[in-house]
Amino acid sequence: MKFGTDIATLCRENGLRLTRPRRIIMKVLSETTGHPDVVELHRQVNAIDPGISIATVYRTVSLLQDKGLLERHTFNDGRARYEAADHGHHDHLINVETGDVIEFHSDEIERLQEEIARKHGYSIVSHRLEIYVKPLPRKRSGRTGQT
Amino acid sequence: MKFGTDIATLCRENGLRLTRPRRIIMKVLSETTGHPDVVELHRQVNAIDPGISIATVYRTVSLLQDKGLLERHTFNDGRARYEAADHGHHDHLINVETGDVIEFHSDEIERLQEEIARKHGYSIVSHRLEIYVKPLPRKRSGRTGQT
DNA sequence: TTATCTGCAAAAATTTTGCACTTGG
DNA sequence: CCAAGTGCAAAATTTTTGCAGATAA
Repeated sequence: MKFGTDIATLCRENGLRLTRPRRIIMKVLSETTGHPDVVELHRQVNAIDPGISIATVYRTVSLLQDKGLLERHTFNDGRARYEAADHGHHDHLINVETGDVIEFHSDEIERLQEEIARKHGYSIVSHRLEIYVKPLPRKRSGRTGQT
Repeated sequence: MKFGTDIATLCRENGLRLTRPRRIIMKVLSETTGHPDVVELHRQVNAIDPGISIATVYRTVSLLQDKGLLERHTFNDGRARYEAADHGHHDHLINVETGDVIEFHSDEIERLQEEIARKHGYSIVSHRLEIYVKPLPRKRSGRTGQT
């Protein structure tokens, strides 16, 4: 479960009605490990209840983002992608060959960021670090020429 | 001038015809200090030649990006923003109150990124670091309460 | 009951594309 | 000349919104 509390409590705490669409959308969000875009989210939600419209999905993710329960990412593909926002801050390694997203965290980088912001006369509101990577070529002891 | 060479040479080297729309679009790109989106770019281009269509601007920025002459950014506002791509790698500090973008560079952070990627079995293709900031409150010696 | 929420469909915003005409080399 | 490039308008994509009906509290 990625949200801090259960869905009913989350809604109550945020003054939101616990509706069927919301329950399903939040359930899908809380169970996914990825960073789905709205179309993907809608597809998964519709697999549970085909009656839920994509407009509701858009409205729900905006709402959850406003309440600070969801993070919105825009990787370089343009579409907005979402992720439940409780499990501590992290950054992303993105495998450009497969599109896989790996989460990581570096206190040392965070510290350097603070330092840079301060030097420029700012304090950090948030940040985002994405490292686009490809697999390292596998090292072998013997000699084989091929790539 | 942000492109490494003059526009005519750039086109020749990349097998592109030096057309009037391209000359103007590249001129605007080379002279701007910001990170304009396509609509903004089109507005500036049209101030010079109102006949240039936004379709041409879209086609030109894609083309320049494919040739590696332009970088495409997507900050958290969704739209694609562009920047001429010669003046060395840098990251962005973004003032959330004004939208201003400040460029910076940290060898130390870059080194840590390499290290992280390597530990995960990857090599870096590219990366992107954006720090969203707000101005530090100004310290004063005397006492004045107001914000 | 009633303010909130939803579905639908239309609209808005952004980006791509087909096609006939223009133009750089 | 003619392949490459352009303008235009239509289409595709993504996101937002007005409104009438549904529903949680």
